Amino acid sequence: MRPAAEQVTQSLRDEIMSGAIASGTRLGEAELAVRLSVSRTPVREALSRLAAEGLVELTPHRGARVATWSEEQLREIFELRLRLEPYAVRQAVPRLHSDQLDQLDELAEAMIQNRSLDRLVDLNRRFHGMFIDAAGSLPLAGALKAVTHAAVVHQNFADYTPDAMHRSLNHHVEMVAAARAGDGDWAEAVMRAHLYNARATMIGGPL
Amino acid sequence: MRPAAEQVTQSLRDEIMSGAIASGTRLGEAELAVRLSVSRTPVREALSRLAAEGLVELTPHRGARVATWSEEQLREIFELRLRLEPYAVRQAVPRLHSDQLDQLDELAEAMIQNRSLDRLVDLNRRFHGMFIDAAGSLPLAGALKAVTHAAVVHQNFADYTPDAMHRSLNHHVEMVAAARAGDGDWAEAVMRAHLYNARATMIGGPL
DNA sequence: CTCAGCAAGTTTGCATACAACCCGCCCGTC
DNA sequence: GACGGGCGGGTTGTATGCAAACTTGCTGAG
Repeated sequence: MRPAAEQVTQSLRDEIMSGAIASGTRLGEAELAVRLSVSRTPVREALSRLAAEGLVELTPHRGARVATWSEEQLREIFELRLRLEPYAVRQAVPRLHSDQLDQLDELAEAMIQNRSLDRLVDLNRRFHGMFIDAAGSLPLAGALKAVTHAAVVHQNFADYTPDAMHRSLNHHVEMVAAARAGDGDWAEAVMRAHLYNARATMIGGPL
Repeated sequence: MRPAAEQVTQSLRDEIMSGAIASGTRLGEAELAVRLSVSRTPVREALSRLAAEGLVELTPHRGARVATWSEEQLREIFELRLRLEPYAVRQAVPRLHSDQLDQLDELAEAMIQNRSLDRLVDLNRRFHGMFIDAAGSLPLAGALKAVTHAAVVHQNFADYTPDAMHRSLNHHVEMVAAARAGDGDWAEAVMRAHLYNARATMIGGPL
């Protein structure tokens, strides 16, 4: 059996990212310990790690809450993503093997076929994660992970207009095509457009 | 008295950043607990947080070591800094008040006067930190903190040639001048040059 | 009626005890 | 003599108990 702390971390991460636990919800240690059938110690450990990832906010003697982001912070996060994620895609392109490209195509296709919004969030996270991992830079991956978490949690595909959703799904397909062509510039440009499109529906333009 | 875990975190962070504990050193929980006169619990908490900051590496059942960075990772870290820190400086310029500018001048001047290398590391960290904080973006500050930590730990001013050191110190002064002039473009450019200069002495060029 | 002060209850923070796991060494076997 | 298995020491991972801090609701004075 795997370490308890890690399992707790994963469980909470999934629940937060999938939206099962809403932003701002209070996370009592004892309550979580009972619910997950472990003691408070690994729960504390897990909360500490998630706080490091930026998924929960931890204030001394006042416990943990699921992180919340102001509109201003979301804007700043997109600014960061725009500086890092297109670069990551560019680095990833020459490193992607054909089987990975196939996987990416499958993910992009699955997102188009898919109808469940919950599943869409997960597929989307895996799609972006594959590019980030393929970039092959641990520091870059670490910096982006914290930053994209926020976007994932806050991402409400229900807010997407049909047009915006259509664009987003096509961006995924186009990005894989660019990668398959070995054209880093192209892929990078598509990722930029992808992020601007997402930002437009989430916070409505640059201001 | 302040919370024990926080004090332990701060102590270890200082010791690692100042180089008092070398890169790769094993950090036994029991040993640290005795040395800092606390139990293992807050020590574990501290190690967990420092791992999140990227200062220590934590492997399951095998304990903690002070983080080490390969030359490849250092290269990637500089790539990240080059994308984020000049941008941070640009954002900071219009937000810096005159008393903060005075402080920055004092730091830059102190670095010139200073002869102790240990003190230089601390002054340099505070100088860069002020710009990052002034940028006013928590997500940006978080991303940069993890990334600059590595550079600070690995920074060996003893490796600087007199010329490189002279350039570095002058960059600081010039950056404050640019900020005082309210010229974000100028300040950003100086920071770029500052980072390239540092990279050249630390890993020797882009490759 | 409002607000300051306080007291009970709940929650976090720390210490200690126990269990699980990893590493190194020894011994036995091939 | 070399290699594989296992046994012991030591370290990390988890559970539990207790002390300190915060929150909340009440009470009484203004």
